[in-house]
Amino acid sequence: MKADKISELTTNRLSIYLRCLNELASEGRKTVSSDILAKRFHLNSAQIRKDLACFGEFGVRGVGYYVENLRDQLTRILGLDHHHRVGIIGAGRLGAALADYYGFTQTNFTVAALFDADPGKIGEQIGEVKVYDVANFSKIAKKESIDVAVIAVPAQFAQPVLELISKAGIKAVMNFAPTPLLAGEDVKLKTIDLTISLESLSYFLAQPALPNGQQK
Amino acid sequence: MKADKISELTTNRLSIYLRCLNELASEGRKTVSSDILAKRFHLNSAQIRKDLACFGEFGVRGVGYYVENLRDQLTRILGLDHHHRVGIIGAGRLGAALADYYGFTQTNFTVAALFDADPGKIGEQIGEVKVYDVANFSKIAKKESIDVAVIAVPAQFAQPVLELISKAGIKAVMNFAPTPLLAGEDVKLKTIDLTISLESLSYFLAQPALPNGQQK
DNA sequence: TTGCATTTGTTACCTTTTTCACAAAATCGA
DNA sequence: TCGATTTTGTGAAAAAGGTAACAAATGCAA
Repeated sequence: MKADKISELTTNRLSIYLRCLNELASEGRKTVSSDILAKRFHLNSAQIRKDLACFGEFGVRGVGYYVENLRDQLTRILGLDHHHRVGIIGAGRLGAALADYYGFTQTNFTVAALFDADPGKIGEQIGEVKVYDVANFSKIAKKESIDVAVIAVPAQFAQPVLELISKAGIKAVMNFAPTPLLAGEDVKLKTIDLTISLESLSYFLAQPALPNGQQK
Repeated sequence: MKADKISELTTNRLSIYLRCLNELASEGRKTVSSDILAKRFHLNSAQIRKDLACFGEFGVRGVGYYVENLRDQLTRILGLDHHHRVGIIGAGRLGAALADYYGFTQTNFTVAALFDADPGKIGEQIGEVKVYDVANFSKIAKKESIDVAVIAVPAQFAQPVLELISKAGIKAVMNFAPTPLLAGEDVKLKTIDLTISLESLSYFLAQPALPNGQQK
């Protein structure tokens, strides 16, 4: 099929498939069908096949997919065969927590540096990582080969920080500030807005339960 | 219109609209049209009108929406006229960071308690909040009137923790463990999977730039 | 009061995403 | 080799989501 425009929903699912395959591989399973994968991990088998078909023909009819092979393919497709170096801007509690978040540390992501504007924090050591002056961001980012930036500053500073990141030539940014940001065409920006998620839970709680006691 | 099944995409946008309205209100603006709202905050005016129409007719033709009125309506719809009390399970760095995340503290959400299984952490005070033994979750949750739970434990413990939360009668759960969870029909579960977001950035970085230097 | 300008609420259309269904391909046992 | 079985890859259908367009309602100026 080899579609040239891959939806983000598809790539997000690739991460999930990869996780499932790692689990199966550690159990020693050699092959798996899309149907088994779907049943076991509560997915849809047609969707799995279609998502994979965007990138090639990895399966064998009548057999399924070779677990290790597919895992390697997905690892490659997701770029997880390369290491990434992360810079976190904002050395508050959230930034500090992210600095040794196992998702960063355990995988192909290494937190290389923290940045802050507060002179009280600059120079501090948080876990393995040093806090630098955000004014030197571009210089340190180059020196430390940072290719992923994380914004963990208050909302009002997020847009200028994003521009700083952009000027330093970094193309992948994760934003935790609860505000929409405008990024250049060539920069991939992912915003994780905890406020929206919380308010979505609040909305759910505000809905009256249906008569039978079930929610819609 | 008053649709009975409201999509989560719609309620997420209500949060955004509310944020915009708060900004406009603080500037002293009395009315706003969907078109102004859309242009200023990079939204689509038809979508704003359609989202709002799910809940009633809040606008006046030829005038637009009364900023304060609409803000109050959205606040009510999102259940933000009630306080929520949050319990965080997992008093590691992430749990601790969330405990005084301004998104929780500054709004209608109060972090009432932290929970952990590590005897070394139980009894500790993190910011304003005490760390309780997770074995006493149900009891403390009732005593502290907790109605929102946050899962901030390693992936392998997330499902049993969710069941604990569920048994305590809590209906709204935010999950930070990088694993899909199975929740009962009557429980609203929001998973924030940083691993998927990170890997999505990695995928983007792995794509070759297009010949003209732009990304697709 | 009338006509013009504005802006909503809603319908119709279009796009994207998901699910269904099945021909084509591969394995395996006899 | 052949027929039965499995399972992929994919086209077609369905569902969900987003955008455009416009009649109906409102305000305002003359």
